[in-house]
Amino acid sequence: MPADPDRATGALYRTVAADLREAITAGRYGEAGRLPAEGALAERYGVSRGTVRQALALLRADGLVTSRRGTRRVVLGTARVQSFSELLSFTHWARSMGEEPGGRLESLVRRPADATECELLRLEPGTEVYVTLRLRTLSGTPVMVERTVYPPRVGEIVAELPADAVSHTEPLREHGILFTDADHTIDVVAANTEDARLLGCRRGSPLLREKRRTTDPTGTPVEWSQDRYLPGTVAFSIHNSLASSALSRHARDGD
Amino acid sequence: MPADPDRATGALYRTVAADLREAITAGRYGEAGRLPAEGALAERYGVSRGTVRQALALLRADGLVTSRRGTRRVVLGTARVQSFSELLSFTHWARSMGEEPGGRLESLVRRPADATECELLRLEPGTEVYVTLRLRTLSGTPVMVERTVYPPRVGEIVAELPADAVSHTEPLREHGILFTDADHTIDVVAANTEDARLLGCRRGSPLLREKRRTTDPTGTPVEWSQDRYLPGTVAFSIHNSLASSALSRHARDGD
DNA sequence: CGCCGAAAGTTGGCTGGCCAACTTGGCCCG
DNA sequence: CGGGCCAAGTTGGCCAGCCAACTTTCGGCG
Repeated sequence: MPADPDRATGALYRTVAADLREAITAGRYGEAGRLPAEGALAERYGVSRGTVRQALALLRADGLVTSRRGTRRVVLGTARVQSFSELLSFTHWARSMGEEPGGRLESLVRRPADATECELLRLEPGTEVYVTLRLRTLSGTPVMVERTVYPPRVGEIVAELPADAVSHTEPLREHGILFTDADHTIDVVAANTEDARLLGCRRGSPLLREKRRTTDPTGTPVEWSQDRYLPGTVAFSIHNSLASSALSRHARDGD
Repeated sequence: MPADPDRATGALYRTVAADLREAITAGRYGEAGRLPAEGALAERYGVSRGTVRQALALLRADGLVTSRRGTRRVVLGTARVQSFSELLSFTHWARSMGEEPGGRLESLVRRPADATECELLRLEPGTEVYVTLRLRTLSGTPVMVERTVYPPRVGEIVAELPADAVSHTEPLREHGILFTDADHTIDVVAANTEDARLLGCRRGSPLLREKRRTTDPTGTPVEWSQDRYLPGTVAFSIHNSLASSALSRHARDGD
């Protein structure tokens, strides 16, 4: 597990970004302080100004610094930045918080995909999919119910995993299934009978629902999941800006 | 209201991005189709490859296209993209959906900021803040309760607005208060007595809560707001990717 | 002393070019 | 006919430079 996602590749601009991020988080430029000019940073790191700008674009997107023409960049916050995989994988996320993640497979069935599943996973009508139902725990206490639909190529691998496997995404990655893009939708839903039984809450009590569709680098969907969290266990947090926004709000249009 | 946020500035790369976005949304490259090579696009638009890459980076961040070294970009989805202001402003958002937004000011008080407000708005202890409570409606039906804390500079302007003003952000912009960055946190909360009365639901029934802190280009906080939505009226949707992530999930740490 | 304008400093935007890393498809050979 | 190798195509990354737009500062002038 790389300590710093920015340093994952050998790219220069990621190294610079990682260094600046570390400096900002350590408060070395102060809250609401000013960053050195791009040119100065370029000289310090021995790279071109373009490379520095690439690095700063990363920090900008994470909401660590502002950017305005005419004046130096201002430090916005000493942000908690989390990697893509921490968002995608319950296991990664839990571990990054120092909690002990757990997972119990309640059921795994193979059945023909319905219409919406075919649409979302981009499959031919009638293709068989693998559907898992898992109860996820943090340090032993149940916090989330996860219902995931996998296309055959992925499902075949999942089906081979032991029932008490904590992480599914890690073994999948080792089998060459890559997760690179995800669309998330967050809303509130009432617990059904099954949710209530697994999570130990009352039927109809509110749950925070995250719907997620994940694709690999070729754009092929690899996962379609509905996670339902007990209230008070998680919150989702987003930064967006005029410069680059990744979030949208929209009307609910019935599952 | 600009039809396309990408064309807001006269920047070339935004124009290119807007054109490509339009083409993708119109399905001109097909679902899961391939985009022309960067070089080809550069020639078509008469710009350098660097500019095309800037444009494609925008689409990449929105999850419209993938990008992988060695092969052409693949169209991921025909995404519903929303601008920063649609996320920030209930009014903009509602109008973009063709709904009629409404707002009724329930109360506006001026009082000393408490400790957390000072922290969040970066104010000296004891500074007076303006606190508004508004009921927001879509086509007449209540959907959201909005509690916003403004620092003096901003609150003074808000206090002058008529009680039935639909939008607050628009007049603020005209007074030179700019919104450029926002941090959002989304979770579930139970309706208190006031929420229940305003929204017409039962006390204790679940609401989708969005906490938001907005800053201007200098990094100065201009707004701190808690919005509570009736379930079923909104969902939040996010795209993130290995290439650039803007979302994080974290444990709830009690208001 | 205060206001205004000029100059310096800084970021946004764009160009053109170069090489490396990677994917794909086709060709050649066994 | 199949497998492996090679070349072409494509994106990632980096550089050096230029100008425009904007902010801030500072000095001169009223």
